[in-house]
Amino acid sequence: MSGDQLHNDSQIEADFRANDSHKHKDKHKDREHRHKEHKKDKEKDREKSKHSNSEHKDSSEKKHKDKEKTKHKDGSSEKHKDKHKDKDKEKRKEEKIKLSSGDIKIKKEKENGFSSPPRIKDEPDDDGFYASPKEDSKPLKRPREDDDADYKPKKIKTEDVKKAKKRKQEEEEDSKAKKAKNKDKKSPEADKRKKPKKEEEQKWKWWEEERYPEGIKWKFLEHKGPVFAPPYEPLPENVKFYYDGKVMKLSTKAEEVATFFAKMLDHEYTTKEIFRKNFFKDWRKEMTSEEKSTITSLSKCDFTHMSQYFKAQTEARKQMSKEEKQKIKEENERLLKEYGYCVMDNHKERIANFKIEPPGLFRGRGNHPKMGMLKRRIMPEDIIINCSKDSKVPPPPPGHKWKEVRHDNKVTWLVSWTENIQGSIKYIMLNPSSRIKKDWQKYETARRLKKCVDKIRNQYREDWKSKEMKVRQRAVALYFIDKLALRAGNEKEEGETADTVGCCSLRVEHIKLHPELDGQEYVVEFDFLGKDSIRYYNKVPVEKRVFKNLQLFMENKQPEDDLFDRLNTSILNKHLQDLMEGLTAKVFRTYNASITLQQQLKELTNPDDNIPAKILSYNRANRAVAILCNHQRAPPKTFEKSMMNLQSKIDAKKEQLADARRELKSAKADAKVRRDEKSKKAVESKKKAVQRIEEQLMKLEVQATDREENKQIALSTSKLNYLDPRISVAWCKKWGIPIEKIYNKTQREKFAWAIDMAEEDYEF
DNA sequence: AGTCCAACTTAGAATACACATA
DNA sequence: TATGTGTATTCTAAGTTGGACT
Repeated sequence: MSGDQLHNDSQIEADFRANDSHKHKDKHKDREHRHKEHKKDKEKDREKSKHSNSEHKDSSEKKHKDKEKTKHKDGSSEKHKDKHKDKDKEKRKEEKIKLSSGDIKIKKEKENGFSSPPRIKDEPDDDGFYASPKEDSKPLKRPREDDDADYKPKKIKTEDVKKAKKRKQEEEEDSKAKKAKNKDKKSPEADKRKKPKKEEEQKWKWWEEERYPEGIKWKFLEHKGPVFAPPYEPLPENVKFYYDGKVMKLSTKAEEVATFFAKMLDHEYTTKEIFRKNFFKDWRKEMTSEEKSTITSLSKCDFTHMSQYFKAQTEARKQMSKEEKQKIKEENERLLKEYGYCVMDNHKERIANFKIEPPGLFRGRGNHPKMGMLKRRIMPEDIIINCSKDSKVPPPPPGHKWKEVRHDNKVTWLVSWTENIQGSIKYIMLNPSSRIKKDWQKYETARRLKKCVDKIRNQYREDWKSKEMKVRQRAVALYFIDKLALRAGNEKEEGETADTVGCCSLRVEHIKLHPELDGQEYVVEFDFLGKDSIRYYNKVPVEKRVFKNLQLFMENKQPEDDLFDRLNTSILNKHLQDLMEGLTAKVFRTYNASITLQQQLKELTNPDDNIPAKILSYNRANRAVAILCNHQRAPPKTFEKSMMNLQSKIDAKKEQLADARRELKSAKADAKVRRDEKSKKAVESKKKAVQRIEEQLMKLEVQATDREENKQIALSTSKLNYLDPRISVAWCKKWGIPIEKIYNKTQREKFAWAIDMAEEDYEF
């Protein structure tokens, strides 16, 4: 039944061809516009359509969007609302602090040991990949010297095997596969395991440790606080800004904001009406009153001189001498060393983003109503520090104060602040390789879904026939999420963000129904903008019952009405929770991505292929997933050129091959005549040369194919977020592919747990 | 049930960097 | 030795989810 889970190959190709200019934002703009206009009348329309549409009246209107009306009518009401929000926030925060600090106290009394100053272990900064002892015995081709440096002493080996055993137990436990037979000896000694001494000399294997109780994220946390953006440096006197053709000296504040625009002058953004409007509005707020009265039109502003200055600056930076570059590098390293790490529960861990986002102009994706707005500078007074009570609290910069210091070990972030564009909270958190980011659990949940997915599929098929509209909609939506790996699709506040949708928020205008199309029956044509305003375009044959349901859902609705008017993500996820513990809409994406990779790897890997060809197969399997998840990218600007380069290389190689073949031929002829050892040898060596060149040519051609197929598909997102790394590790082990052909250094760090624990026979 | 929002994951673009090549 | 190109890293926007509150 899962045959239709994945588009078949030819279909994938077809979809993409149809999709060649992949971001048809313009086409959508028009539609979006209509959508907005119409929203106002939407209530009315829905009112009308509702009754005819549903078998089953319910008086409570689902989406009361009254809030919209009261909200952004003008600046004043918005302000008012904001104030309110702030107050509420403050109140809640206070309560929270009290609560959590109390919690900590209790905890501490219980777990005394953890509050003592931690023993810090330095993690080696080098290449994170090392061979685990288990791997040593495998045929896996071991790489070059740099990896050898990491080999562990023999002694640890035995120790590790034990650990691995324990870990396996835990893993089973984790996946809720509670098979009593295997469980008889859940080694008691393992539970109270102390920090092993050998930790000094190797990477910390957090995945072999016990997990914390629900909700507790850490017991000790110490860090140096954030690094702020460098202060603004006014432009040199000779760099001019012109207004209406005349030189104008700007105040520092106004000048700073002007430089943000000047730096983006070459970017398409600055040509967009909304961007310009938003920018100008915010810029004016930074101006002195004289400036304000002079500068009344953005089109009379001339930033070109400023822009040239910045270009010259970047050019100069490139031209810097080695020593100067080295100096900068060292300075960066110093910063990283000091602020780039924190101590969390006895371990030094890398922080992902320790630098505060500098001020600038907001660059929303797609058709974002707020693009061009000024992202203000973040000051220490905006910053909330989170660390443990018994740690050294980072001092604020001289003359400044933190907004707040809290000690909440129920969250993972170290620093937070509220951003001024959407009013959302930004965080400083740890690197993906850290313990706290265990995506391992995510894959275990997906594997649990594997066990019950058939049941769930049968269930939603049944639900297509339900008497209740809500249930039917839920079932059809779930079918899409499962079959097409769509995102859940939360409602979004209108006018605050780009108009994008996911499954639950699909509107009637986003699908077209074709009772018959290109010889297929019941085809649904999807065309909408998803996350990051990436277009999703797909024609999918569906089951008759789904088709009929869709027709029903669309009856008497306007294009801008919700397709699933009785459904939202919260309803859907609640239902999923009942079907399986921990199941949410996004688990389907993870599950389908990983299972697809595994399937495709099985199908595409040819045992007789050499390594480059096998890697091409891997990339193709990866690509199938990226297509399923609709991970697209803009074709690289240099794509055509680089393709041509590659092609000329191939041509050259072909010529070389022809030459080599000719030489071989004549050598053979020669040998036939002479029949001596020397000429025989010559033939042999020519043969080898031909072979070598053939191989090189093959490699180049494979590379060309790979690149061409990758033109507008981004593999990295699925690789990083959706594919159970153990599948890839197992595949590498099975076929003797060095892991670094598949994962770069960062990825190996992130997936260290999988590299360590997956065997060649791992099954997702 | 609906709203709001904190916290966390997922995402593509921009930029930095390393390495190959002329 | 500079330059160009491909890859890795950084950046930060934009999703999902769940819990508190109403």
